[in-house]
Amino acid sequence: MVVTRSFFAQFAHNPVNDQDANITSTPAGHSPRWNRVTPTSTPEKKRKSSGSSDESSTSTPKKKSSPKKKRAKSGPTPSTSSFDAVTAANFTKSNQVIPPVHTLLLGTHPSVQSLKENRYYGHPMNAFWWIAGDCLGFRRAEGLKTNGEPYGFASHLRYNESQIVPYEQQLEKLCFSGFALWDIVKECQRPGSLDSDITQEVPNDIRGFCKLHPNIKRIVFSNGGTACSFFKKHFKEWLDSGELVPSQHKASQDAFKKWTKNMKPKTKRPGGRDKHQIECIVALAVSPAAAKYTYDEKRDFWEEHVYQPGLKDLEAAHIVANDG
DNA sequence: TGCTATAAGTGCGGTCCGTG
DNA sequence: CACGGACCGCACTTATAGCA
Repeated sequence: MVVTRSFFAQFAHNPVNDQDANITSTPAGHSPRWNRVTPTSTPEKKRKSSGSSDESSTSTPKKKSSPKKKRAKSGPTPSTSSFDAVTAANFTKSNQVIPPVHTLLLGTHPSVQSLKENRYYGHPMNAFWWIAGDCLGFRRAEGLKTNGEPYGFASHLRYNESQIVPYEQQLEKLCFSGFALWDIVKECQRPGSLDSDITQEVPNDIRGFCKLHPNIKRIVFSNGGTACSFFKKHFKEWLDSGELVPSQHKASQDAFKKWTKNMKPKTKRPGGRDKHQIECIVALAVSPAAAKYTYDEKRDFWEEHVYQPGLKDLEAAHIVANDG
């Protein structure tokens, strides 16, 4: 099993983590901006896409501009490794009772920005921590762009600046609510942050993790169908075993459509899952790229399908513990 | 300094093509 | 013919660079 301590060891040496709650208001001149420092170039196919989009999307004549300075090109695509799984058990200094893990939240693989900052969902516009905060009672940061203006979603947040907590506390709050964080892809080669550019991927032992945490009731794919496709690719046998069942929500049903279709009748339970099965939820993607969903839509989905059921499980676990 | 064009990020969905 | 994978364009927002 993966030992998660190294993930936390990173905090001690990373000055970025001292300003977790203020990542969007870094002083000018510090230049942490991901666009500028990203060491990789955009894949050719995407650049073409952008160009053709511009040509067709506007009817106003464009001002001819001089050639832009090319951003730094990288050498051969480096191999990157995901973070270790993180659960409440990682917080060894805490005196709190460690709750059983009921929900495993899976991303695909950390983005360039997340790797750089040694944190899950590190991109300031990624909705993950904002939604988690709204559902669990904290606020990630001020929610300001580098020019000091608020992000569009900031006016939809439930908590004000007084509720801002640093990253470690956000992580602790999430984990002590019974949620665990991990990625599907352990190692891969990827030029940039596009999931669709991932090659040579090595999956994490997610099945082993679930065996180690038998109270897990649901696995949530936080980046929509793309993350789910990697899971289907590498865990076919597990899917066929009948231990997993897709959520009743449409997106989950669609993502697992082909697999559901081929399920053996005895493992197929259209009315829901039995108590030993793990529900697979394909969530509305928290990535800033999933712009077709509003922040409110994403939060409502996550609250209804992930956080509320998870907190109920947590409550039930406390009741059982107190009775016993 | 402010405006504008372009690059970048990244998931979704459609199309095409190869394979069984 | 069905299926899966690769490819491509779209969606929307922010950051950056260059010009007036």
